[in-house]
Amino acid sequence: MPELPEVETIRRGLQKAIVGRSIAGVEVRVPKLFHGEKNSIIGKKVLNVDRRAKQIIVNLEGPDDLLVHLKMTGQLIYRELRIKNCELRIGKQTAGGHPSKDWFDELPNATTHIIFDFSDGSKLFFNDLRKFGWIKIVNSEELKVNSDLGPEPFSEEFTAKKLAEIIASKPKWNIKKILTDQSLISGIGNIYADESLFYAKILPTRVGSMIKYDEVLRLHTSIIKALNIGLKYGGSSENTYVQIDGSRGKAQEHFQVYSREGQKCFGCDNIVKKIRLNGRGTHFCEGCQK
DNA sequence: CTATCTGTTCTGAC
DNA sequence: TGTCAGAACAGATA
Repeated sequence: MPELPEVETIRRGLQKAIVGRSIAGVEVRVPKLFHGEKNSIIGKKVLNVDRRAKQIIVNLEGPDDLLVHLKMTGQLIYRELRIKNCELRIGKQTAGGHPSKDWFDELPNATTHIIFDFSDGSKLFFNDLRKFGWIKIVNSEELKVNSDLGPEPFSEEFTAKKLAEIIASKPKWNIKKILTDQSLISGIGNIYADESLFYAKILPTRVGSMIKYDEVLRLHTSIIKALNIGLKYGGSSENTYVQIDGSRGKAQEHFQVYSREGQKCFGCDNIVKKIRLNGRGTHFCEGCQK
């Protein structure tokens, strides 16, 4: 699912959309995806929206917060009053009758499993095709304590020196596994690991102990670069990811290697290769990455 | 039709 | 406590 840039894009959207609004009701259509007593958050106002790794934290009045994990195919889509939904439908039809991939026809749809109603009539839809994602009611204090998560790539804590320590702690792991392990670094998933390693000119199969310090420096810069590109274009929508207004991100148009198997590398004359590493599709260029 | 893919992460077997 | 297949689930693609 969404990785850091996608989740952060959603967070920013939610921050603008729902802060200050009060939860008037929660409709749970698929109980296994919602953990907690929903009545305990009814009437509560949204104070803030945070992100930790690939999770979204909806900070509420009172002791409880909402924790959301979108996993592979989760979506959070916010809609204002129904009149606006009608306008969207009309707009799509007058556009020529072709269903635009940028907008959902109607909400809720078959993948909508949880719906939050706000007191002003607006709604937040939690959709998830594969039902891997979930929403939990969590105590804010407990949330701060029990995190097995590594540093955030955009935090001051995440220095090149810190990255070197992380890599040194797993000398036998391949570098891609190190990058995607959430307990070591937060927020990097399959796409941005491949992209970061391309920018850093490091093969994903290289083992921690074999990464030289100047490569660590490059990798540090490259992680930030890859994630920033994702953020700049509103996340990548190769699959089901959408922003909170239902529109798709455009970061996939800027990928260097991810999903570019068989195509020419942008940096040399080689063809982008794809292998299976740590059980995941892994893309790289043998010409550029060593 | 069958096999294999997919942005995640947890569990259980060795 | 390392590694890996498999699981959770629903498609799309070749």
